[in-house]
Amino acid sequence: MPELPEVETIACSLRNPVALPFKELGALNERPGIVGRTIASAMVLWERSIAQPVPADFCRDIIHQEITQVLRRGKYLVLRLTHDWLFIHLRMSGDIRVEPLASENQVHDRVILGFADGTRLVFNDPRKFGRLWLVKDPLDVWCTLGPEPFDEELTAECFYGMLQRRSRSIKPLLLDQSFIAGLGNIYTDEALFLAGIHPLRKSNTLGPGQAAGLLSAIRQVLREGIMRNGASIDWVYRGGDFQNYFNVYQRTGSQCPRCGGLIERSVVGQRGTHYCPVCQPLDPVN
DNA sequence: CATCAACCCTGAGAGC
DNA sequence: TGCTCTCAGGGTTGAT
Repeated sequence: MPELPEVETIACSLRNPVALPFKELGALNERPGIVGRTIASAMVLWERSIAQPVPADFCRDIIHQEITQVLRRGKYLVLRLTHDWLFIHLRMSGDIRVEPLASENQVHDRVILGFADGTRLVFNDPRKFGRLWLVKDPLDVWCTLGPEPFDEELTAECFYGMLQRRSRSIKPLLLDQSFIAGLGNIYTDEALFLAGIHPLRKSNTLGPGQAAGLLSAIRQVLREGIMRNGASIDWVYRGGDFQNYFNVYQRTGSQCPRCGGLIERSVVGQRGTHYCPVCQPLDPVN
């Protein structure tokens, strides 16, 4: 399920190759850059994949626009067009293909944008949770999002203040995209493990040092995820191998790499949650 | 404001 | 083998 590192990986692959930051391209070569291509046709195979505007208007308005920039904001893939902005949220199972225009449709293809140069971009989404928005103003979509984890203005002091102002369990808070953008279940569990913080810990009981440690842990797991081109844990997302480096996520019953105890699983905020009860105590003894 | 349940979906995996 | 059942997962919405 694409979180920040997975979306960043896809965004990199959709930019022109010069923007690729990593030497090991692998599957990324199958998704050449799309910056500079002009949309010549649009086909919606599953109407509910289009969040805004209605599909007919979406198809009419997006045609003839050039893709001028590929960005990422939180878990959104952002395509800047000549006049509008195209936001793509992959949710659970979405993926993007770039291929020759004459390619055969595949099962679960939902939206197809044909380019004037004879290629096409395909939005494929088995579970149909993903959405596309075509908007005039990017703020329409991302104004509700919290800060980017790598934003330099997000200092440890700032993050501590954000945690102090809330009194929620830390895990659901980190998953809340209006609090901080880009974290999903995998990277939240991994970050809390690195920081040694229990998922149910109330945010406003964390000290300044713990806040700084948590922010640093968040950045570390995200950076490692990006370096490994994301995690391929669902059968849909391909290319990354961060799933081989999880400390706790989906490792219930395995040994904690730090203390050797057993990783436990519980449900927190309707989400499967993996943690080490020894390294992540709810009530620190200190 | 915080918490919780339901909803949207499919396919993988378990159980029979 | 093949059927049915359960479940995961992000984000939104509505109820408490």
